[in-house]
Amino acid sequence: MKSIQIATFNVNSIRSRLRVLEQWLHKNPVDLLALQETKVIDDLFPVDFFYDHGFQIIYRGEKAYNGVAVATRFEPIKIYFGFQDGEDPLADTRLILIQTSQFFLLNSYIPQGKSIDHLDYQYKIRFFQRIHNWLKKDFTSQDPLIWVGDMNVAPTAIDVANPEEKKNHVCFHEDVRNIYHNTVNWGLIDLFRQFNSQPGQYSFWDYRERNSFRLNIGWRLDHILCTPSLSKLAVDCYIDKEPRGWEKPSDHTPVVARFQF
DNA sequence: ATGGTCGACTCTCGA
Repeated sequence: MKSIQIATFNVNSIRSRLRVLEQWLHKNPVDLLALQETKVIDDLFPVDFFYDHGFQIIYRGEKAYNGVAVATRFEPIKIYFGFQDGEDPLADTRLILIQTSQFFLLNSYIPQGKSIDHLDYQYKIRFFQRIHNWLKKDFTSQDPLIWVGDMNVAPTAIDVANPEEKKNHVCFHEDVRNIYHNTVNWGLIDLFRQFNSQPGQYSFWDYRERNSFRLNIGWRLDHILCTPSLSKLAVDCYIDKEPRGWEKPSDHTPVVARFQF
């Protein structure tokens, strides 16, 4: 038996979050860390930070927006960026799939969508549809697949503060929740919900909401999903709120899963 | 209340 820890963290700029990451990794020596919103072009990505912490680092970014990375102690056999259908090159800075000897890991930064009447919201809906199609085409629910990231969806009413006020929000609207659930129901389990049933467990608090963290006015948008063969090996999944108390925190906080392989 | 988001970037957008 080998204990494995993986985590997902929307850092909201990798370069602005190195001190937080340094502290967090010191206390949480995870085996794989999936990052979103790195907000930096590849030439300026702080690769040495990850080498110094014993990781291989896989990353794809752009100027100012988006950007994803996977820091891993597992040897990746294959690495893919974006959708494999070649129809949406913009997704290269939102999706990384890695294959290791023990599992596949998909790291995603799902488009936020701006507003339900904005074209970006239609793009978000199509983005989930494309992931769903990809899962159906290239995987079965018997495969060892982990899908993590900032999904920009609060799956149910217990995953957002004041849900009755959020019905027209792009992260809680019924259409996006339906397509999210359809995609997940392809064969994935929400690992956080396998271990926690309480409402009000959030991974994101809007900077613009006054005292949102202190008052716990937040959203659970960051998820770790996996197929049943892996969920059976999971021993815990939790949201680590500690970094929100540190200097210069991200608006998101890490979600961690532990497995016994 | 002498004020109340943050990050990247060129001044405004995205979240």
